[in-house]
Amino acid sequence: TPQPPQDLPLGRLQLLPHSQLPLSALLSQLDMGKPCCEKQDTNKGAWSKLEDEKLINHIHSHGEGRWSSLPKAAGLLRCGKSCRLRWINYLRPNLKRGKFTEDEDDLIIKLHALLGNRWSLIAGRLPGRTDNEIKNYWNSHLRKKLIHMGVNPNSRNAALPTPLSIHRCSSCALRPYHRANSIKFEDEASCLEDNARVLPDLNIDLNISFASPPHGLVDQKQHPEDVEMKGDPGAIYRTLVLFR
DNA sequence: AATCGTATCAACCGCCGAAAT
DNA sequence: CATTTCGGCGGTTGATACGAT
Repeated sequence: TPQPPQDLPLGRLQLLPHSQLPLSALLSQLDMGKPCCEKQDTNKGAWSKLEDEKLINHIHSHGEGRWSSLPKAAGLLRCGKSCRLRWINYLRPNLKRGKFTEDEDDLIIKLHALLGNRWSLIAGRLPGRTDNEIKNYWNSHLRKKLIHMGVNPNSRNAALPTPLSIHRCSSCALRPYHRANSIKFEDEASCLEDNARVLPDLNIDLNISFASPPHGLVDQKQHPEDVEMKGDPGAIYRTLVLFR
């Protein structure tokens, strides 16, 4: 991958001659009372090494949060949202980069079957992975993988063995358009735990193998009905405490 | 070597709900 | 109570890498 520029890039929009700018971009460059991201002196596009350093240094000394005021305080010409995204997805410590393992694939598929496109919730169960990363991975790899296996990746519970009659509560995680934040996540997790009681085999279903069999599970799951929740009987599995 | 099509993924956009005013 | 601001989310875009021809 190419190295980012060492100094602050001008940003994509600013590199274009004005005659080529879309109207919205021209208006934004005039700073006509637009939200932070569209203001005149705000960089867009890839982050430079210097910007990364400024962001990291600021968060190390002041902690996370207060994103809207962070850019000014850190000397960054970015909007708060952009800073937050950069930190969450790429700069914060303990991020696991690199290829997804077969076990992670399996877990994502199972969680997606249960939760749908709720990437932040799914990411919450994959340490070191971000919602953006999982979302990208799903769209570029796992969707195709499921299609190839004859499973409809869009249908909720597609990878579950039997139709789930999910028990719902008013603040439940499984309410389709309920947005999750970190606090709600705990509530949702407890709701899911309730669901696990309704569905006693739920924890059995959501296993991740730490001693992955060579060449993985995928080849063993050529048919939709094989996209099952039980682990390979021969493998050593450890149940992830998913909803606790 | 050049061109084209496809895949990947970092970053942006727009929306929503909660908190603040 | 109404409005504004902020943080967080999922969807989408577009630059780049990569492979096939």
